[in-house]
Amino acid sequence: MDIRTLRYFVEVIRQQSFTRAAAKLYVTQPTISKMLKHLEEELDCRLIVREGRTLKMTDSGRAVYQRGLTILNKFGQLQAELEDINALRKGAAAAGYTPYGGDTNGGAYRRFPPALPGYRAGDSGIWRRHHETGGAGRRFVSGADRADCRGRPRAGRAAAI
Amino acid sequence: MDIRTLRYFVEVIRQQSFTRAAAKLYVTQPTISKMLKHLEEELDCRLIVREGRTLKMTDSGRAVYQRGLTILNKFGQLQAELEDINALRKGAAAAGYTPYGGDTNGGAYRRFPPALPGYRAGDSGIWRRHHETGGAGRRFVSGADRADCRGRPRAGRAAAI
DNA sequence: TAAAAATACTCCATAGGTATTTTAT
DNA sequence: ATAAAATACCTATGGAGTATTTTTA
Repeated sequence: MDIRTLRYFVEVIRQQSFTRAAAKLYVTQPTISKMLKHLEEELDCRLIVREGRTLKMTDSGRAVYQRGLTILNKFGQLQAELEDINALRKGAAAAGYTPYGGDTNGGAYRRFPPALPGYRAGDSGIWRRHHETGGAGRRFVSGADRADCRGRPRAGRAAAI
Repeated sequence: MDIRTLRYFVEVIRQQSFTRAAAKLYVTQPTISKMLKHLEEELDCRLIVREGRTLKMTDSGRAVYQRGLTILNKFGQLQAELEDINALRKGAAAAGYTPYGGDTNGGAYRRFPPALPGYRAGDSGIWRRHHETGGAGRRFVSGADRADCRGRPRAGRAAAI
């Protein structure tokens, strides 16, 4: 199971809507639909029952939600710790050896989707992992405010821990 | 990030060897190699440095190992809870409605690899998730002792939570 | 030299996208 | 009629395999 799946599920519950969750996570609604279906097959149980247009969690759904939150939290801690270590390592390297040399990207955003929902051709912005939701989703950042983006983004899917 | 990746990494550290970890997890050694490479790229940091033939964790590696353990633990708890809920649900269904009806597999093993390391044609065994390592790996079980396998396994990769 | 890790390939399942259809208010 | 979810279809990535090469004790 991928951590992203948990993020998606948690967001669906929070938003009480596939569409709003998709928007928050910067993916499309079908992606959310498929994610949930896949997760339910993988766990071999229903997680959500749709009563008309409202979403209700099953017992299993509640379990996944609750424990999912703590797992996501642990992941956040891991990420934070790695970033600290990385910063230290690079700080030391910069001080002692190669100031501003090498990869200064810090791995914050490393791969990029071939297309993004609602992309307008000509916009020179880039994708960035968006930290508001704990780093799961992606955020499109227009060219203007990407002073911290160094290094050439490679093609491909967005990295997600 | 996939949970399997964490399992693989933890096992490599425990075994101090890619090859032994692969054996424990019932995957091939190149799979482990690629997993580590991919993980290091994803996290943008070295996790293991190879000093000659011995493996040493970096600071980042230690962080991933420690926190990885707790995350794997949380996942185990989630799985266990879901199995309990599933058992209850099915018990109730069996008592009230359809005894032994429907899926009795319980989702324990649902998908199977196209090939397995060292597979001998003609062996009628099946793949089973092996619980010794917490359910991450797969174990080949000869036809003899698979009385608990019901339902037709589909082709494909092994399911892993 | 022998054992372990890395690499080169092949295959196919999956995640994500767009476009469209179905469903429910 | 409108808004949300499901479905169909397509592409690219990644995970897993086998076979082989490189490295090191």
